[in-house]
Amino acid sequence: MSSVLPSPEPAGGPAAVAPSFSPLYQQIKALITRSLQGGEWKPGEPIPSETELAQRFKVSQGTVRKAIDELATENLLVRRQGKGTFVATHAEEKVQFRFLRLIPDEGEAGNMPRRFLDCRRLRAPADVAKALEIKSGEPVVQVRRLLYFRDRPVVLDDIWLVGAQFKGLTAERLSELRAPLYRLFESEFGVRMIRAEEKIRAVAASGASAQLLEVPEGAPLLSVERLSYTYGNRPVEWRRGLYDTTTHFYRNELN
Amino acid sequence: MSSVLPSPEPAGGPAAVAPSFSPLYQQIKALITRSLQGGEWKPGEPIPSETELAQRFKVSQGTVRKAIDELATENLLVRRQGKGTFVATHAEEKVQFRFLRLIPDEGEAGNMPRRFLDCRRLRAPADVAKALEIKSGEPVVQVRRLLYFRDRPVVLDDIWLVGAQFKGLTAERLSELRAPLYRLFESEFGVRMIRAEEKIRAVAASGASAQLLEVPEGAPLLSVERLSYTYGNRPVEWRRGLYDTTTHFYRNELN
DNA sequence: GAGTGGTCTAGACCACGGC
DNA sequence: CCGTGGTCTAGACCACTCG
Repeated sequence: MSSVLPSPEPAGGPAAVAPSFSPLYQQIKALITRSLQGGEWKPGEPIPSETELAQRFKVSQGTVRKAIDELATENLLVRRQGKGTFVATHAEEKVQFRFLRLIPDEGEAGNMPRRFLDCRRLRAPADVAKALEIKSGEPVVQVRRLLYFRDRPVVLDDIWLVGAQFKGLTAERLSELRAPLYRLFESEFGVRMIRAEEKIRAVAASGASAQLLEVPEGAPLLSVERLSYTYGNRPVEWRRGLYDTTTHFYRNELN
Repeated sequence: MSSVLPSPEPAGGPAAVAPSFSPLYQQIKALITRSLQGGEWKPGEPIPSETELAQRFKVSQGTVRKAIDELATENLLVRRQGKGTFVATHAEEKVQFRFLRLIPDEGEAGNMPRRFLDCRRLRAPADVAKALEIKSGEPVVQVRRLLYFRDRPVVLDDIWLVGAQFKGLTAERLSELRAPLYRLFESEFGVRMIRAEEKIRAVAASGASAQLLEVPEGAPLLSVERLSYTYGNRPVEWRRGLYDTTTHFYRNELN
């Protein structure tokens, strides 16, 4: 009942006013998050049962439950009745394309074949550095690729990754890759994408983009800038996608 | 404990396989939803306290609580500690523009002045009828309007409403309107928008749209088709917005 | 059958808002 | 001060999964 636990601050960064009071389950939530971040339980693995965690943290099972509830709605954990609670992973069919909202007008939203254009290590330009919250000039990895639908290019992605976290990422590594990118990031580099923010605009296809996407110059394209965050609200990927929306649309739900 | 309550189905439409078991709190949730739908409690008003509802439904307070929790996360109810639980309403500054995701590159996302172009009653074209799940030819109301930012047109909206639910909606009524549209819909027609789905594309400005938005013909515009639902998952509004995204962007969060 | 998460209860106490 | 929602507990039972 008393606050035996460290870090009385609730998750989500420093608030405008210190809350001066933090519910127990928020503290538990922070502790579990820390274990996830520290890799005590790996993606796909089960975490200890609710009763076990309750004993470890010296709180009731209901309190642990509420903490896990929130982490589950934030997609950090996945509950499976009768089996246990598991660390969320990109290595699952169902959540494979959690962040790709592009749907074809006709047909299924299945896997899209892809072609990598380049993969280079370089120093971060000012705008990229600012988005990724690193210093201008620090190392980054740039990846460019195309996604196809029925043999037609539909998406041109320009991806920038924080260099420090993606040491061994090379063009060779990508060319032999069959899994989704985020799966690779998770399994090879221990970087799990938690959430993302997107800024969407309509733009006119420039010469290079038009050629790659096989559309006339000046054709309207959807520009989707995405900033992806990992544990601890740290941005690790900034990408800009150009979508040809003549046969696809971007789907969004408002609640 | 025993299922004294009617309608054992959980909310959310017919499932692929009948659940054959419905938690009590889901049944309570359905009952509360029905009261909301039936207008027992009006938008902005408080609903009975948790203990009171617990007595009425002959369940424990915790069970009512869980039902209300879900309705609150679905934005049907709003909890206010120390005061009570209230029916959500569009008549609040904070939730005023819940569905408008357009953000200016610079400056605040404040209110956008607007100008109504027309408001007509007519028979639903096939595509509109299909989206609104009514018969082709049934009455609908069409509203067209412009939204401005710093004296420049930014959004051109083409709105279609199910005629049966918006009987007294006229151009005069709109011209003297100062509140947001959804506020009017709620207070005058008893239609509250609960959730919406959007399909987003990049399109080229056609002659008429280009003129109204004061952009060159062929300029890239964001096309945002929105289908809005009210209680019971019934679609009541279909709109198509054309956004000029040279000084604004569409913001989205992925979780 | 044993172990997991899921539901439900009853009761205690805390934080907040308003009279 | 009281009534509201918010937290926490302890214990019971149910539904699901797997050996």
